[in-house]
Amino acid sequence: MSLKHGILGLLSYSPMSGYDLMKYFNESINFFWSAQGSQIYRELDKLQRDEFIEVNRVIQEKRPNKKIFSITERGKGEFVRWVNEFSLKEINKTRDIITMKIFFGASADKEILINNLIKFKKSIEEEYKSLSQVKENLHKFQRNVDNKKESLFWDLTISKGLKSMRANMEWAEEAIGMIREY
Amino acid sequence: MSLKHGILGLLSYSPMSGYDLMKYFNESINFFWSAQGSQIYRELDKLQRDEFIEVNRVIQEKRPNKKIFSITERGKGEFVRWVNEFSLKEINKTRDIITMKIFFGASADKEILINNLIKFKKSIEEEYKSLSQVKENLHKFQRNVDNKKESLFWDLTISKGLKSMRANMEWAEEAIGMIREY
DNA sequence: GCATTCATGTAAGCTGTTACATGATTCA
DNA sequence: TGAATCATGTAACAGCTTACATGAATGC
Repeated sequence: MSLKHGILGLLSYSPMSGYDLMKYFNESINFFWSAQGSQIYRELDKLQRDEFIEVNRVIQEKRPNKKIFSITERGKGEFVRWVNEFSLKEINKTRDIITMKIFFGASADKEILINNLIKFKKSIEEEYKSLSQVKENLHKFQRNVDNKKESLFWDLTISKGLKSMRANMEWAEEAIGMIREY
Repeated sequence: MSLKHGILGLLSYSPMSGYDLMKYFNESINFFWSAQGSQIYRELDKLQRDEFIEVNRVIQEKRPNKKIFSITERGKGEFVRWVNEFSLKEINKTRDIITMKIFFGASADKEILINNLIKFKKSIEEEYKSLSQVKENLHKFQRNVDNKKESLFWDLTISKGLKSMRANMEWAEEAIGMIREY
């Protein structure tokens, strides 16, 4: 249940449209949370009903009309409550298909499996590169918002992502070697 | 869509009841996949309808009657197809609440946040210890009893889990330091 | 005596995905 | 000229969670 808080968090930086939120969820912050447009618009409705956000209709001439959402005081309260709260249930439930396939690897063809692990490793390597790009995008956002307090936390999330990716890359390398030897 | 294949995989080891499957998903293999009973029973119905598994009713006297599910040839075919297949879509979409909370950490109380990170780190450390224990047991089992083809793959999944956990522990340590300094 | 284990499920609700619809504007 | 961008959504479906129901047997 954190798409809700992700939206509140982004709106706490500045008011924006559903379309803008969509872009953030699929570009800047997609390495820890992603969401489709349909889901975001549905959630925005709910947040409005709960009075956590309010809407301002903007008529445009050369672009479709839009709705700019802002966080309310009530919304800020809920957001701050959430960000300070911690429960062990929040720790990532790893539902990991790759791990499952390795677990059942004895039923797979050895060469195919090795090939798949190579593909896996390559794609993590690409993600690793693009996360460095995200770092730059976030700094652009930082310039717009002009708030330097955030940058420490943004860097921490990126380094968490990079660390996980490095762990996966190292593991894939080792796994390929061990399956080959076997 | 891999609860289905997880069930088929476990049934490929040996026939068992929904209740047994439930225990596997919430104990042995829960570090890469978990599932509630309600979900498992629903999935078992579907797998039966698709003729991937078949059922054998067992009448018991001192325990409730049960259904023992076995994988069919058709089910084995589907399982082997799946285990050899690889698509980039299978790579874990990290939806990580902890990362999101750190991302928005500027809105949190510094001391509470540090405290929450300490709790996070401790709980990963505990998970790490219990997974290490599983690994040691596996090695003893390998040395003393036999060397099944499966043990390499089980070992690989465990080491993947341990690597991720180490990455998270290191990150948490660094993050606590950096937030304290700030 | 009270909690846990065994064993199977139903019902309702929440979260997330995929496909589709609209239609003008801007860029290559 | 055709693709991408802006901007909002609806509908249907798939997957997962939570709460509940039953009831005997066993363990502490």
